[in-house]
Amino acid sequence: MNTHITTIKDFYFKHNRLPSYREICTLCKYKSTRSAKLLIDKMEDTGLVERDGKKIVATELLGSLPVLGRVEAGFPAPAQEELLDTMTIDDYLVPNKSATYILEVSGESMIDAGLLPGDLVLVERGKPAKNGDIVIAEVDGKWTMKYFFQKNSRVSLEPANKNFRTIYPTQELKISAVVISTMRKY
Amino acid sequence: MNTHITTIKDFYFKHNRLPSYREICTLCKYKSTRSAKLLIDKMEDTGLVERDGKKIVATELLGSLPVLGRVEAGFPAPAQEELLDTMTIDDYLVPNKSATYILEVSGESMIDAGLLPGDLVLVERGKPAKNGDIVIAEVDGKWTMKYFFQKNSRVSLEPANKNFRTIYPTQELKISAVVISTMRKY
DNA sequence: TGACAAAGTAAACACTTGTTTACTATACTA
DNA sequence: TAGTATAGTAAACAAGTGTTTACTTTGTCA
Repeated sequence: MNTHITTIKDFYFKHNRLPSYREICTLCKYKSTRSAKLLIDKMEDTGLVERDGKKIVATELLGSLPVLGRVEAGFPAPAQEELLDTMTIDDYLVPNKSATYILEVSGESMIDAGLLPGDLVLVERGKPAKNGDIVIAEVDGKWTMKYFFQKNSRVSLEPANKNFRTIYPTQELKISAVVISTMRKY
Repeated sequence: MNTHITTIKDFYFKHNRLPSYREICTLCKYKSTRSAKLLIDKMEDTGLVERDGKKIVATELLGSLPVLGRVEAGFPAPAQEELLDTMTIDDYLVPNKSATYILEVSGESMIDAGLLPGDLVLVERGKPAKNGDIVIAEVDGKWTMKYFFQKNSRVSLEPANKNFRTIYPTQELKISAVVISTMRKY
C-alpha cells in the first residue's frame, strides 16, 4: 500500500530516522518483519531509501518537497499544477556544504538584484569571483556586498541601486566570499 | 577532541546516517566502544545528537550551516564575521512540510518585490491569505502570482511592477496557495 | 472456476546494537 | 608531589537488527 509509505515518511519526519522492521510492523500493523522488508525493498526500488551495508538510509527523496511547474507571474497563464520533480532545498542551494555560510542582507544597495533587506544569502568562501558575481568584499577594512567586475586588473564593486555609488577599491581588497544563492521568508 | 566530532559530522554528511559505536571506534581509532559512547554523550549535551529510545539520532544542528552576521549592503560597514547561530535551511524556509510546494517564477510582474524570473517560491496550500501576502491565485481559470488585497469583499491582485495592471477578478477566484518563502540560485 | 502472482505469517538465524562494570593511563591542579 | 578528574581499555550483557526459508492467505484476471 502507498499509505504505508507515507506512514513511514511521517515517522521519518517525526523521529528524524527510519523505523526498524519491527517498528514498521507496529506502524503498519504487520505481523511479520518479512512484510516490513518487502515494503523497504519496494521503497528502495523507488529510490526513497537506500542500503548502506545492512543499514537502511533515507535518501534525499524522502526528505524532499514536491516541485510544481512554473507560475506565469507576468500574466495569467494556464499552468497545470503538475508535479515536475522533487528536490531537497539544502541540496539545491548548497553545493559545497563545508565552505558555505549564511549572511543577512541589510541596506538597499542590491535591491535591483532582487536582494531586499532581511534576505539571507548563502555565500561560499574561497570561490574565485567572476565578472557579474555578487560578492562579499572587504574593501579598505570594511565589509560590503556588491556586484564584482574586473577590467584590466581594475576592480569595481557596483551596487544594484541607482542611489548608491560604485566603489573602486583603493588600498586593500579581499573577496572573502561569492554569493551562490539567496532566500527570503515572509 | 573536537576533531572527533567533525569526523562524525563528515560521516553523517557522507552516509546520511550516524555511525554506530563500533564504526566510531574505527573512525576515531578508539579501541573501546566506551569511548564512543562518551563522545556521543558529549554530543548529546551539546545538542548535536539526541536519543530516541536507545537509538541515536542527529538533530538539526548536525545538518546545519553556520550563520554569520549581517552584511551592510547599503554601505561598507564593519561587520565582524562572527558565528551567530546555526540553522537548517529546510526548517527555516518550510514550517509546514506536508502542505508546502515549490513553484518557479516566470515573468517580471513581481520584480519590485524582489522576485525575479527563475526564482523558486515555496507556497503553502490552504493557508488563509492576508492583505499584502503574495498569493498563487486561479482567477478566471488562469494562474497568477500577485499581491493579495481585500477591501470590503472586493479583492484586488496587484503586481509589483508598474508596467503591469492590477487584476480585479470578475468571475471565479481561488487562492490556491500563499507564498511563504523564496529562494534563488546563481 | 482455476491458475498464478502478490502480500502476509511464523519462526529461526547470525550478527550488530548501545550499555555497563571494573580497571588503567593520562592530564591537570592545588 | 599527591590527588583527582578526564579519557581510554577490555570484556561481557541483553536486546534489537536485517535477513532468510517455508508456508498461508488474498486478490486478480483469463
